[in-house]
Amino acid sequence: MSEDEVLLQQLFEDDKLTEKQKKIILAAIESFSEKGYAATSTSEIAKKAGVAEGTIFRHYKTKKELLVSIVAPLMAKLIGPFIVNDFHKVLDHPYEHVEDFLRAAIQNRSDIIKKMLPVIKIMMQEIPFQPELREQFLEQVARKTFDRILLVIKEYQDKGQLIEMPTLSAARLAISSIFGYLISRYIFFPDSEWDDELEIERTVQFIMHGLSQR
Amino acid sequence: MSEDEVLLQQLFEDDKLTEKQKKIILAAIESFSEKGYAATSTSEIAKKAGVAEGTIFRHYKTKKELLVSIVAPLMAKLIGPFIVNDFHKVLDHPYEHVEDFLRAAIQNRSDIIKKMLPVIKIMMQEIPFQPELREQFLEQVARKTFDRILLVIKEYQDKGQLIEMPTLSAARLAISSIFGYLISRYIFFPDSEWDDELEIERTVQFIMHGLSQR
Amino acid sequence: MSEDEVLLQQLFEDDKLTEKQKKIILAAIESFSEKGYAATSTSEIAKKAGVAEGTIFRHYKTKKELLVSIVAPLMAKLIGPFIVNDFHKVLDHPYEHVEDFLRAAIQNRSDIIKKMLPVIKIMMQEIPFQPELREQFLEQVARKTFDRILLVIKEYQDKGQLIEMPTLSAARLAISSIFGYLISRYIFFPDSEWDDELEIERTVQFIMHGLSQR
Amino acid sequence: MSEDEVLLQQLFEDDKLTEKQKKIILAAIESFSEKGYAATSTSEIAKKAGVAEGTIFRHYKTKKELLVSIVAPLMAKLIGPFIVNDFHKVLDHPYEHVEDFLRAAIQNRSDIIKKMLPVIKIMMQEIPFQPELREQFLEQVARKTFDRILLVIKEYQDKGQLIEMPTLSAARLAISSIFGYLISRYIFFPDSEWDDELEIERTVQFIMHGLSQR
DNA sequence: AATGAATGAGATTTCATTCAT
DNA sequence: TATGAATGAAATCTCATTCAT
Repeated sequence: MSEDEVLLQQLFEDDKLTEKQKKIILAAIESFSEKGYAATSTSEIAKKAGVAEGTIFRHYKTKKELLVSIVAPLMAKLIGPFIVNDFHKVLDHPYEHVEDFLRAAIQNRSDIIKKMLPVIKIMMQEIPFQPELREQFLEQVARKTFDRILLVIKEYQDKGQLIEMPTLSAARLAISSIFGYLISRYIFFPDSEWDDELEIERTVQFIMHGLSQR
Repeated sequence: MSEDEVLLQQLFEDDKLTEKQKKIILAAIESFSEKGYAATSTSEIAKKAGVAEGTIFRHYKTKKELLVSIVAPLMAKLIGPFIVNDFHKVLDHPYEHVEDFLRAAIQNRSDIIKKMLPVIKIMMQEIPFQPELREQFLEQVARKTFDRILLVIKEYQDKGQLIEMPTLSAARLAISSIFGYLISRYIFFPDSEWDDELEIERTVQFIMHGLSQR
Repeated sequence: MSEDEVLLQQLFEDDKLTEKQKKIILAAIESFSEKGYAATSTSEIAKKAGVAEGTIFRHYKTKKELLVSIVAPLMAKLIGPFIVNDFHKVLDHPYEHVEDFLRAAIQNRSDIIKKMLPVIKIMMQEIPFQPELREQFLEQVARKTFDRILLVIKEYQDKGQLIEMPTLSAARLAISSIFGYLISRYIFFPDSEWDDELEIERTVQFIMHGLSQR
Repeated sequence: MSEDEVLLQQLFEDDKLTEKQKKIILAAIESFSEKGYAATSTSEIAKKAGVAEGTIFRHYKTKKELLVSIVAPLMAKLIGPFIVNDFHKVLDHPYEHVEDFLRAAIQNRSDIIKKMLPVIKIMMQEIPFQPELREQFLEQVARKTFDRILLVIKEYQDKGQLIEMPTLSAARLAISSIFGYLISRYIFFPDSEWDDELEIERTVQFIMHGLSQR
């Protein structure tokens, strides 16, 4: 199974896609992430996918629907692991220490980001301009994730492992550090040599010291 | 002097702009930041500026030239304070402690971001797609800024105020925290109530503890 | 038997239509009469008929063939009663007086129009644009009907019941009045309260006085 | 001044039209009336007008707006003469007898129809399908005209010149006859030899006898 | 017979840019 | 300098029709 097919499988698990539909989606992802949604023409996508232009519109009523159909399932994937893995483990106490939780969280996100990079780029680019996406993102991803992050931080604050500070501020600082790593790693300098384990450890330690009881 | 005029003055200090040109630029900034460069039509800008379509092309040969003429001066402004104020002060030792430097750096950036927010949005959106802008950004902003940040970190590491760690990693962690604050403050939740001084202090302390000698 | 089935039976007496074909025809009649032939898409008809797009083209080679297959049988129906009932009766003298003939004629037409209203709308709309239909209409409907009307008028003129005037002019005036009633009744104001018998009588009397010997 | 220019002048009296706009309108009228609105493509209009396709959309935001801009002024023209000439004359009593009024009314409409024939065809074709036009027609043309016709009939009924009968029915019968003549004359058989004066007189007499006191 | 994915020609519409005034 | 009509290339989208299943 090719790398592209893995991506498709991950994003569109259950959906039955025709061969042409798959080609359209892959072509769209490539073009959207390279040139941006607005600057990509449907004729270009059709050509890249080796498909007639009309075929695109048989499957997606509008160009925007194509965009949404690509980005929306990503959002589900992004919260998935949080809900399924991380938090349950935290609340069921398999992570005695914050550090363990942090390491797992970063690692988890890291895997997805690596695979979905182009789609994530599209999502980040288009969220400010597509109200439909923004709303989905805020309601499904941001709120759910954030709520749980706050819970987890509270949990560790109660255990005395984290400094007393408004949970919102603590969350902001921790999340910034994590995303700072991921963005540097996969978006700004994907081509540098990275000792991932070490950098993750540094990030974890940074957060730990920054937020721990002094 | 209206807020818009302040923006123009800050961005186009010495340039002599006709009245129409000012209106065009303000209209373009508004539309570009709301809908994106590619999704904004010149006719829309003309209408918003109260100007004939042709007039835009009298001043800017192409639509892209208009974009560049807006974003390029921002870049100059962004490095300006670094070079002129912060670093000189550091190298001339007016900031004895890292914290003082950090506070000043955040404050400085904060002021500019507040004023230039729409233009910054445009810049961030378009850098990935406009090679011209990307190059300018990397060479003029990123490199220069980064070089100096590294210098400063080294300086404080040598003073023993900062933990031993590759300067690049330290820089990444510090910068992430600062940008995390700025982005949360001005982009994600501009409408929340913010106690700026307190949050800046928290961010500074977070970085300090995260990076200080243990 | 539903109203739709009555319509189909009347239009396609002997033809054997499959279930799908019936649905297609009813859907086409509805859409064509509501939005016009050119503005109706085959996909829309297919959806309304609950049928695959391809199925339409299995039964009708082209969209126009579908139109013709609907309108053509109507034309046969329209001349039918004229030939079969009215005129024979006139020529066989069961209608001693013009008035009786007129009453019967209007009543006859009235029934058909009521049932076939949507198809008649389609016919009237498309005759100007479809040479095929126009020719059929002129040769089969208009000429035959008109010839017989002229005969009948001549008959009553000879009896001295109608004023001397070119039969063509007399025909025009009588036909205008009849169609004026039918159009008002069924197309312009179908929703008003109509005392049909009274209005038909008024129309008959109007024609009688207008055309009778003075 | 060519015949076309007369048409334009009559329809668009005060509007300032560019040369290209005039060509577009004339081409549109020709095509719409020949093939119908829906079956006419804008590219066809552009070609016939000797204009770039974009030019059409510079002046009319949509194809439908072009249609409306052609048909709407016709409606004004159609009621114009009624209001300005006929009725005032009736109510100011220059027409002592119904016949004189009828003759004038037919004559008046006749002139306009002759000139505006293609536009009238378009109007009649599209009124059933364009709610915008239908509404305009009903509110501006039908209602105003009808109200005044009713007034006039009442006036002559009161004078004892017309039979007692619901004014609505009387109106229907009279109008049918008039339109029957106009439609026969200009739409069905424009190419036959017509002795207009005689046929108008016949129509008038027909209505008179049909509706007069017996 | 029936389906519905696929097509490609063409329809409507948009838009950056030009140019005569 | 400013205008805005005009352009034509290209963008999005529609649709009648075909064809493999």
